[in-house]
Amino acid sequence: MEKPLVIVLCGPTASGKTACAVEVAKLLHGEVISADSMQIYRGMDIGTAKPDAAEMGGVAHHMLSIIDPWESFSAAAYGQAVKPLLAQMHARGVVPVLCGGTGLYINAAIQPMGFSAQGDARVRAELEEIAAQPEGRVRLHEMLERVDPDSAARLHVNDQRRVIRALEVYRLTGRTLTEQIRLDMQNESEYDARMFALSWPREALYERIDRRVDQMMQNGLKEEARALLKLNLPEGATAMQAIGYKEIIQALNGQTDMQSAVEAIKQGSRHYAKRQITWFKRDRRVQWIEAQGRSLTDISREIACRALKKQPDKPC
RNA sequence: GGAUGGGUUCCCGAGUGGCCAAAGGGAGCAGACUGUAAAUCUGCCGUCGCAGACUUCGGUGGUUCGAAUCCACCCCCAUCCA
Repeated sequence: MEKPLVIVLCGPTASGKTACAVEVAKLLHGEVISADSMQIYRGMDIGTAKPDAAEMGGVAHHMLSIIDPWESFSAAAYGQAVKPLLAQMHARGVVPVLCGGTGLYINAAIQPMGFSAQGDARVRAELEEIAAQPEGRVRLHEMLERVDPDSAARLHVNDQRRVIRALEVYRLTGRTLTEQIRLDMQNESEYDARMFALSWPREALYERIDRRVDQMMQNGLKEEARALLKLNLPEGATAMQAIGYKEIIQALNGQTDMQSAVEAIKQGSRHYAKRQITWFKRDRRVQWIEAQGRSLTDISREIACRALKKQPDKPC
């Protein structure tokens, strides 16, 4: 039986995914599903470059503004939310266009990922306490080595977050993270995912980022950040990690000036883009589409065309 | 014109005779990533293929076995006095 088609538009920030997704959706009778860990939050529109009604161009969008900034979310929760959505769209004969830059969320949606146990605050706190002690990280890593040597070998001692998570998984489920990953990899994806990313010369991308940040400031990012600040979110809230907001909030708190904050946003976004490129480069499924000097319609046509090809390697 | 403080590898910045290709940070590049992922973490970062060799610390000359570090002169910058 033929697997249902899912078009995935990924790649770094500011590469033009959002607009392109709309065009592709228009061409293929599709609807857009955002795959962005920050656009899911309500009230964070400007800073996350969330498309507004005009930009959506009449195409239905999903997974935008679905939770409040004080709520926590996760890749697993995302996957759970998107899978039924995909099924429902396929039933309606609509092509899903998954669009976003959060690589892990995309995988959570289109491939089988068990994700093991949900994080347990108590276990986590206990392990974090060990980590805080002198030589604590080394001790944690040694602990992991005893229960899950493969994960220990894979993870750097300083990658505290992952070391703790790996220990947590074992403690909560009695199964190692390594085992979990192996199980997941045995399962085949239930979709025919066609993945695309827009590629720019690095310098051009960085310029686009800078320009977009300036635009965000003009559009009122400061006010939006101020509103977020008023919510008084807890220290580690995911929403507070969003580039754009955390820097402005620092300035609002007087820890820095607004101009430095804007510079920091640009800088942070460039770094983020770099990490995204690394992530998607590694994913061999992704077809990179040269974007510089080409029109949106041209690019969108190519993507639509490639997505429908039986053999994706063949040029259109 | 005088006084003082400075000029260090892309940037900031430490270094005051050997342990210095030169701390630290930033930028840049590369990479990792299975329930916090716009997060978290790693590596490289003067040149040459490593050992090692070679060029570098405003300029020129000098002192010394040996200088980014000491001396002389010169150039530039900052502040103050005139």
